[in-house]
Amino acid sequence: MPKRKRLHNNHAPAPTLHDVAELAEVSTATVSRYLSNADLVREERRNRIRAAVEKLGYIPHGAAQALASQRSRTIGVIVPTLDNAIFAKGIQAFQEHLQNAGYTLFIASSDYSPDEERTQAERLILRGVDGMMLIGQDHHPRLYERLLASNLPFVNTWSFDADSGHPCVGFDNFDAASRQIKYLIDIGHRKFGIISGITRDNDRARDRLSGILETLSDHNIDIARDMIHECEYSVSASRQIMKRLMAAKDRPTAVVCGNDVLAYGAMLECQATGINVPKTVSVTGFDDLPLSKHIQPPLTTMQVPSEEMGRAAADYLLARLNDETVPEHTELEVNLVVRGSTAPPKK
Amino acid sequence: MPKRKRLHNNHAPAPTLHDVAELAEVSTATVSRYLSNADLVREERRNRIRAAVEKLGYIPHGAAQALASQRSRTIGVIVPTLDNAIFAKGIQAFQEHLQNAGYTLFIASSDYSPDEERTQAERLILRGVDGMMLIGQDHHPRLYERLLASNLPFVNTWSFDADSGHPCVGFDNFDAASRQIKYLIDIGHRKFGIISGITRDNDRARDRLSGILETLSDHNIDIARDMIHECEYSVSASRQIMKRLMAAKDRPTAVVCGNDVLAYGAMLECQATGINVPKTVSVTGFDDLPLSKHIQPPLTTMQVPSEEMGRAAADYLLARLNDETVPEHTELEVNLVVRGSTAPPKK
DNA sequence: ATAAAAAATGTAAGCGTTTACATTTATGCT
DNA sequence: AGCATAAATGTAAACGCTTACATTTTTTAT
Repeated sequence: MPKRKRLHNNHAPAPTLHDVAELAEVSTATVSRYLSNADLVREERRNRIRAAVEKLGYIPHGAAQALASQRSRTIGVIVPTLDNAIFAKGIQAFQEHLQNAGYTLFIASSDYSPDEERTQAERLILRGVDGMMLIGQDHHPRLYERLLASNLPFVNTWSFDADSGHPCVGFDNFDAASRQIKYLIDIGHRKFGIISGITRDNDRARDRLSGILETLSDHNIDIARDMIHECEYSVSASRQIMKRLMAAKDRPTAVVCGNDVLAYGAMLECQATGINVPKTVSVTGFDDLPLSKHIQPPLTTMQVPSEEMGRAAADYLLARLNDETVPEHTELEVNLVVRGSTAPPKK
Repeated sequence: MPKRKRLHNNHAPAPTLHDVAELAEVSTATVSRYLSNADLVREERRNRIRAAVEKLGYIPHGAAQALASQRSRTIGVIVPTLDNAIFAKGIQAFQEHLQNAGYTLFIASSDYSPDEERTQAERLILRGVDGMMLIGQDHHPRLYERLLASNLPFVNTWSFDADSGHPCVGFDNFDAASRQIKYLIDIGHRKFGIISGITRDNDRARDRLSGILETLSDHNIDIARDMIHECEYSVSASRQIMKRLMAAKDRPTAVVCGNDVLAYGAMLECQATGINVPKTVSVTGFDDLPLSKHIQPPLTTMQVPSEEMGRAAADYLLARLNDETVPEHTELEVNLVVRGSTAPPKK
């Protein structure tokens, strides 16, 4: 009676490399080599091994491979939240790209908290990820320390900063926001409202906001404190703020939003209260979600190449893992897409 | 000179259990026990071990744990796509819940193809996942076989079918769609258009469509073949179909859409071409995305508890992994939310 | 045909844990 | 105090692979 049989369940133990080797009458080393690079073994044995693998339905044991080879063929990503179309799309692209290269993706979420992000990162490291993708540049200093100490390839995304000292794939949020507000100034606006994302622990939101404010100040345009609001990522929250903005005695003629969802809120609030966009107030977004060109009026926004970003981030990590040299910083283009939600202010 | 030092990089090798044991002057077994259940070791040693772990910055090696213990504390999920707000939200909840229980999530996407899904599932099994979440019930037969053969806990979601023989957490798509169309019939509609999701390999879309058609037929309401369209998940595609629908000689008075995004397309097409919703045509969706109550007019739709579903799926798997008994089928409620996009047809 | 070089294969030592089982130490009872 | 029992610890064998190194086989060149 074979002693390895498990008595408490009727499922045959999964076949191992050893089983395959035995059936094919070769050593485990040969099977292993066949599996990692078939050219390494002579045709005759190749066939025997293939047949044995087939017959037994052999699947390698990932943990054993990882332990023996000291690499897991696994990548981790920590997103603030998946519940955001733009991240979801980027992650989707990232994932597909890695998948094609034989890597599997671990995903964790931080709910926008650097502490939580760090905790999650530790977990991913424990899982033995070979590389890691992070959103933004604001991370816990201890996280950076660990990443560097363990020499783990990682890449920041959704922002670009060649001077940060960390690899990144993204775009310049400051500059993008600056271009956007400049456009509004150029078509004549002087009174602005701002619905920004929450800037705390979020360099993207912060850069966008300061891009706006500095550009305004460069043009000697004042903006009242109560025209600047930070807002959680939701249509409802944005609507409320928009309501306040438009109720002020000195209404803005243009409202700049930190992303498209906030802009939807602003526009829908106007629509609900009969304020004409863009005649009474212009609205801009950021991201260019698929819906933005269809909504009425179509939204003027910054087009963010989230899929390309996911792909580029994957490329960076894969290159690092293959010891290829690869630029540490990749800047992606964002484009201002002018649509119907903006117009010169009426006189 | 210590022989283990790696010369080609200046990063100290990660400390192992053995290192901790040595420093704390106990055996590796004791450290291991301390790590898995601190109560197993006497206080005095507990402190020594804690200090050693701290000092070395020890992190267990996940692959080694997985290999030795034959469980990875890892769960896999295969989504058709992440680029869909409703899945993203459910996965987010699923992930958070697992995270709290010490599990990490592997994610893969199938792009709505059962073959690809199966391939991805094999990869996840190779990675040694302890359990798996799947969307829908339409899966490759070989996938089911493998799941059953390897006795791997898994759960289907987003649909409910107590007779399928497979564990599931979801709702009855047929019934939900049926209720929805019934409501439209009740308020007087007789001429319908349908913009369904792609039904191939998608039991959710298929069940919704047949729920509609059967209910129509139960009420002796005819629907022309060219009033029924399948449509990819996008606003653009849906707009095109809506345009065709409304250009027909015998226009529908109500258009039922397979999900909210398709409904947005239908409504926005009307808005763009000056057709009044709901006066000229009523529109319904399915999912109740956050935007749906804000869009003008607010969308009548089925509210789907995607977060609850993610949580329930996690609960199911966790229970199975802890050998607790747990119902194999969980039905969740969906609610028809009547808003402004539907009204009785005008005479 | 033969030697040298190259290719293919095998042997066996890890990889870093967990966990039966054996052994030692502490605790409770009388 | 002395014994039985329980608790804590240690020993060492897996877990299923990869890979350096040794050995064998094949190919190439002469």
